Amino acid sequence: MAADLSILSDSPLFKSISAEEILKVLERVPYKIRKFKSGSLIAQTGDRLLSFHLILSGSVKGEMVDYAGRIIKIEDVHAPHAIAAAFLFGDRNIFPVNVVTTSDTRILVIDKDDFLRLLGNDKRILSNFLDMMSNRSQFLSDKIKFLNFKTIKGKLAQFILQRTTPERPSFRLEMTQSDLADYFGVARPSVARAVGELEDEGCIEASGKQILVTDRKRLLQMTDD
Amino acid sequence: MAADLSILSDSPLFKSISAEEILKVLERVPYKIRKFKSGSLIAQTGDRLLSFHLILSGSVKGEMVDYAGRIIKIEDVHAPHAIAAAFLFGDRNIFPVNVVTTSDTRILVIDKDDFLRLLGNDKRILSNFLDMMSNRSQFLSDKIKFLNFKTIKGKLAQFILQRTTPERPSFRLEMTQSDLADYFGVARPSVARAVGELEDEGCIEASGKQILVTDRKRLLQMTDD
DNA sequence: GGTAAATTGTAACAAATGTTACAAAATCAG
DNA sequence: CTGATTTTGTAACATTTGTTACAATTTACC
Repeated sequence: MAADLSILSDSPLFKSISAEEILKVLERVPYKIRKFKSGSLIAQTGDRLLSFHLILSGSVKGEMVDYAGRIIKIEDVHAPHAIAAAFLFGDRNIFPVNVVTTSDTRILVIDKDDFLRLLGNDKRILSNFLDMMSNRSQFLSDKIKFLNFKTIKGKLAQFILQRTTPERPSFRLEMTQSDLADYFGVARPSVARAVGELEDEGCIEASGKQILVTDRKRLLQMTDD
Repeated sequence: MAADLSILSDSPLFKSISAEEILKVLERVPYKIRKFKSGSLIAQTGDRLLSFHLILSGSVKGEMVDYAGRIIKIEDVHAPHAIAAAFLFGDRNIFPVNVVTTSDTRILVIDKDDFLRLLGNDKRILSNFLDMMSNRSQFLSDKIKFLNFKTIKGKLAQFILQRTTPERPSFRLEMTQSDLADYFGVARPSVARAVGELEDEGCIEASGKQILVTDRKRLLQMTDD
């Protein structure tokens, strides 16, 4: 049976590899496709992670359960991206979160050893996978840099500076203030307050989700404190 | 010339590979060895990163310069570990920090393409490198979890819990409160205050740098808030 | 276009942390 | 041992952020 694997062309793992080639590669590697209804628990925190998982269709979320039993959403992953790829290798091969499907979902599963063989056999896939891992690390590093800024205004200023240049001083915020608050690890009204203060001080002008930097120098000064 | 490469047996990249085999592998891969005096600037933030770097002897530190021109030490790397391996791949191949030697240092350098070939040719080295990248991500994830604890008491509780078990409830703090404050990214007197409060509440007993956990359950409860 | 839902702005107040300062205690160097 | 230096405990007060609540605004959907 020829399951629908066409989406793999859009996956970072198979970047710049044609659909036919992908199929040819997969013929030489044992894999399974697992199907889940929306809302299924795919894996729990602490489960052994022994296979590479890639979402073919649908989406999942990662959740943590804290000591008080509260559930905290960590992140969403959509097709055609991989799940917990950073935990397949290394010294701690366990799911760091509960994984729950948020829609009907099909997942491509390749055992770790087979996956390693796949990487060894195809330079492009290897290179793509290394890129994925690196990007993940870089993302996490950036996040840490943010969390280390002391004030919310500092975090916000840094965030805005990264998305603009003196030549293109305007950008569109593609997330809600609530998302931004989660990203910064602060409360949502505090973000709104910080935005308001940056406006009052004449550093930016915000209309809806469009943000215009009007005093880049002052913004820069806020990133240390 | 036979440079001293024996230390490579201890490197995570060549884990469980014999010294002779390592030499054999390196014969098939172009590499260079660069030597630096203590205190040399090896790379600056933003420099293109196009080669794999591994410290053969000596040590380096990564430094950031903030807007005010202050220098902040980010981390130390010693032989036989790799430098900025997570930034060799991915979409941003630049040094994230200034790299400065902290002692006389020799560094093994392999161009990215050659390094990729090396990974493709040897399953064990590939697996080791993936482990290194994964461990890095896992380390960063943990650090983020740490920084996300809202209260200083929460961070401190987590810190203490990580260093004790129900069986060995006591440990010696090998750093000053000032170091701890830097690690948490908070002010020094705030750490002192948090320690005092944990004592008052009967969770721990601190005498000098020796810390004894007396109510592990309560400590656990503090790690959420 | 109109209604429901999500997002944003704002305020009052509580809680946590920072800042500064100083004295007590511990550690170090000779 | 002793004086100097570092580290720690503590306090008063300022600042920042969180919490809660609600209204205004925007967005999504029918």
